[in-house]
Amino acid sequence: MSDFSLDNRPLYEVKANLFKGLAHPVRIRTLERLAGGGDVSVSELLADTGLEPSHLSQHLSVLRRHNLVVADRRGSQVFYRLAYPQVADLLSVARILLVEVLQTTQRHLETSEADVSSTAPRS
Amino acid sequence: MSDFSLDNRPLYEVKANLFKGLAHPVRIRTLERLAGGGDVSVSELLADTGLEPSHLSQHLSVLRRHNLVVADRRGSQVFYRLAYPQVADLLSVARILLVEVLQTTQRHLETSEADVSSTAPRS
DNA sequence: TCATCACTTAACATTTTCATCATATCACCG
DNA sequence: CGGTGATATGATGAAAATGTTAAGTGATGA
Repeated sequence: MSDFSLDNRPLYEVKANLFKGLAHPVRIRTLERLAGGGDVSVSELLADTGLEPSHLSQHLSVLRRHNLVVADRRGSQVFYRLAYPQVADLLSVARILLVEVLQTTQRHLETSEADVSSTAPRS
Repeated sequence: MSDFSLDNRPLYEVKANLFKGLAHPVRIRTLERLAGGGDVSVSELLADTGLEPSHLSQHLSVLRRHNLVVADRRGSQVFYRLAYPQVADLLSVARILLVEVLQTTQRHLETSEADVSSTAPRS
């Protein structure tokens, strides 16, 4: 409860905390599913991912604590959605960066391989 | 070395990994300083933050491993800069989201306070 | 060459996450 | 009510990240 005051703290701490909330594959998967739009029930998320209910539930709890998603119960099911559309923006900007990184890394790999095959690199 | 292949892994894992690289106040501070543009020497970063050299250096190492920054040595000093301008984009989109979250949380707090003062919420 | 400044890496104890399993809650149906 | 499906919470051990201190490398300049 002390790590989520969001206020009275330097912005860089709050921001680091936000990224901490995003720093897990299950949570990214979940957010990306929710970024598709509309509400998604826990059942659907479970079916999609094949995770153990309690495992997913704990990650959903993390996402809630970070104010990234909101949930509402309808009957016996619970539906989740993004708390803010900006969450989807963040994910897509991350993807753009990642594509760039991957492409560059790819190029570097190719270059290294070339250097390996011909030990004396020409030009 | 196994956690940074960047390739041959589902995108959501790579993405989660990216966020992990951002998930620390010192690293956010550093990136934000570098996002200002230009190269910044470790000395300057140390002066700005007042951190222990080894502490900062370890975080710089994390940022390098995540391909978020690049360093080059000039004489006895080492200069860092963002590896991609998109890193700055990511930070600024995060800020936008955060402002939204903070504003909303603020509103909720005010509402709660009002509810406290009058125990029976009207409407 | 060796002393020093600038920075990095290594080693290790501490703290924080994570995964797993057991238990609890909540809503509905019989 | 009691049972069952859907989800959440709690507890525990393992794994990973963090902070600290010490030792290492690389360039510079006496």
